Amino acid sequence: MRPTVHDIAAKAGVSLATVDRVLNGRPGVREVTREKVETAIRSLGYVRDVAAANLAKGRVYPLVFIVPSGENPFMRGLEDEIRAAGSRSAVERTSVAIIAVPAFDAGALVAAIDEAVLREPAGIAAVAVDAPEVADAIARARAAGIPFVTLVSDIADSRRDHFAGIDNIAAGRTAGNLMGRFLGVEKGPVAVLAGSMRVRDHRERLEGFRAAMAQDFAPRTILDVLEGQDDPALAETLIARCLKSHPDLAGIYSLGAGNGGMIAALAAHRGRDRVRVIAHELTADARGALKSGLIDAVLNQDAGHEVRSAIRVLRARADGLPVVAAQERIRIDIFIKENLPPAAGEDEQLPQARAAAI
Amino acid sequence: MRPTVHDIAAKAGVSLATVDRVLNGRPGVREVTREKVETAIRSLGYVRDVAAANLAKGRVYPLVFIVPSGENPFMRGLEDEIRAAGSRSAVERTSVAIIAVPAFDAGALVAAIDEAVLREPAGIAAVAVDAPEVADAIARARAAGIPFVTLVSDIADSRRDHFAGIDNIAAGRTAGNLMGRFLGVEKGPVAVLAGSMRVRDHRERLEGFRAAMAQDFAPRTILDVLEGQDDPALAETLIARCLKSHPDLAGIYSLGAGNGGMIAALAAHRGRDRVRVIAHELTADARGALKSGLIDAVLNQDAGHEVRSAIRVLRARADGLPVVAAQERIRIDIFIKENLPPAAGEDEQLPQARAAAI
DNA sequence: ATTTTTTTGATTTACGTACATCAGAAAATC
DNA sequence: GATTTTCTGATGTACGTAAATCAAAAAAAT
Repeated sequence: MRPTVHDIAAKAGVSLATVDRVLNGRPGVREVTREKVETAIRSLGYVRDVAAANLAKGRVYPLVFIVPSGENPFMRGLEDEIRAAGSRSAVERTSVAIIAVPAFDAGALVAAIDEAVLREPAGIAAVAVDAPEVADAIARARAAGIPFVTLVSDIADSRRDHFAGIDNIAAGRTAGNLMGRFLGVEKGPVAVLAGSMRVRDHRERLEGFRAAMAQDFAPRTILDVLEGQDDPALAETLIARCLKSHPDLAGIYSLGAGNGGMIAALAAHRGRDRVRVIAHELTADARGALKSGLIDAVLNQDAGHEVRSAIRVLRARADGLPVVAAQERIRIDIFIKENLPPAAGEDEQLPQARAAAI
Repeated sequence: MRPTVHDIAAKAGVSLATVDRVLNGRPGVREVTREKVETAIRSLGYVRDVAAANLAKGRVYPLVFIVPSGENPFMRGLEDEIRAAGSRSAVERTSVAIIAVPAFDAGALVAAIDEAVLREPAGIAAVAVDAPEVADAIARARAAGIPFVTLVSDIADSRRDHFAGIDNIAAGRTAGNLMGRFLGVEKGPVAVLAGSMRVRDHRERLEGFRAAMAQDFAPRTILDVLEGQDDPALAETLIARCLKSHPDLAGIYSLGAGNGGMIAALAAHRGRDRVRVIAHELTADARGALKSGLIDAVLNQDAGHEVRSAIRVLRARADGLPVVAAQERIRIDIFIKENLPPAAGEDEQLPQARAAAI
């Protein structure tokens, strides 16, 4: 059996109360006694039973997640993951609330952050919009003693504790490297479809893409960025027009959301198999297009990992524990049609499983 | 606050003992009463506090992991992950023991399984060798009521409860697809370096590789398989010889362990940048070769995920809970130089972090 | 109506830790 | 040596659940 506080007390020849004082850093213990206890802790290899400790503390960590509303499938998936983490939070004594705000709306985000602060949560996570007033709102939260983590999208010059998301420059480089390899000796320009260049992730992905293409491959024209505002209809129009005006188009890098529109345009286009397409986020649309060959590769950030990482970091900050940044780094997944993981619907729990799990 | 068993008792107008009987499926509750209680559970949205329940039960899950010994870096990494999961097991009340057996040795594996069964653990996980006598040993374990999971390498016609590893046919297909794309219009044969064709994973990877190459790309010669026995020295010799005898070699697919030797041979070879190389498992060797450009892509199975999945499945089986197979599927990671995750050494915990974590 | 069986209630102990209180011992100060 | 201060021990309650015991009530069988 694992050693308990009682074992430490016996080993060190002190009382339970003294062990408690040492373990929890309470005052009133002589230095020699403290050392005796710490020696016993080490020699027994004692590890605090976190479950029992949390049970005794009765502590809960109320967290607030702020995510953009709208139809962006990635964001909806993210929200699902937050909810799932919340329902799993039984063990971890974490309760999560979700606030939805209009996408790309700095003012609304600021209002949401200020509202969240009033609830005095143990931490806030938000999909950031890169604007100075948002940085100010984050600073206010931090000033109120509330840990803050940015999720998916980071913000410059802010006081956030951590960013739970991928390295978007590296993601762009990955796309550029794959695109270069996929195109090989084939000539022709490459188009880039983004949501908005005012969003930091999109700018960074483009930057990485350009750099990797230029560094490792023969010179190639990269057309002016098409800004689709993450709007499927607009994206469809833009891509259709681009395909028409550039008959020799060799590749498309779609680095934002709203792939549905692009896919529709590609499907309508003849001779499509000459265009190599790399997109972001493994949504249902992207999955289907991968399978049918309309898209060649999809780069993905695992929303579930990001949410769980954000929660871990916020809890650690709330407890004053250090965060091992490298451990919390989110991977850039590459998917092609051959290594597609099962779709979300395929791993739904069966009713009896849920009942049994109570 | 979350509802507790007391709240259920009050709401349903029954005693705590009756609630306990319903929750834990004990006999001696009339149907009408049971329904009253279940209604209360649902209407309150009660969820059992797993931490408290496990604390009360004082239950521990002793698990045994059987892994091949030797210098195979992937297996050593796997063992590290098992150990890590064991040290984290505080919360989860799981204790793991590790038994090492010589690689590819069915007899030794059988002996290890039989020994493990004698310990009467709550579950056994093993890296399988595909032999009938091993299947028999697994059947004996199952007959003794011990859940069994195969890890990394599966076995045909066995009674194992679950396989915690990747779909190796899909992995081979992924490699084939990438190889086909990377080669493009370039001519020349492709070599395949395996450990041993008597190992199931290696056979399956080769099968998938051949199928994907044949299906989606122009016909190409795939040379006879080189069997390196997962031995770096032998692999180096084989690859060196192959590079010499096939000056027009276009690609190499290394689907087993022992990449160190292959990498050495590649490094020694001139004009190497004409050979596209895809390998398996992101070991330190492979990481370095990716960075320097000797290897183009690495397919990886995350050992940590596999270990944690095995533990989850074994615990579920021990508790008689169902397993959601799709949820436990292990992803096939693709890494190129641009999306390399940080190396293991880079996320070591600092001393003060460990102290604070007590 | 009586006995038997089944169902339910009331109560207690335990798990490992946190935290509070109060008394007593040891050390430091005067 | 007396007093103050600092340290330590002893003890109890709490967290939410599991599991056991024994008594009591209700239902079923005779």
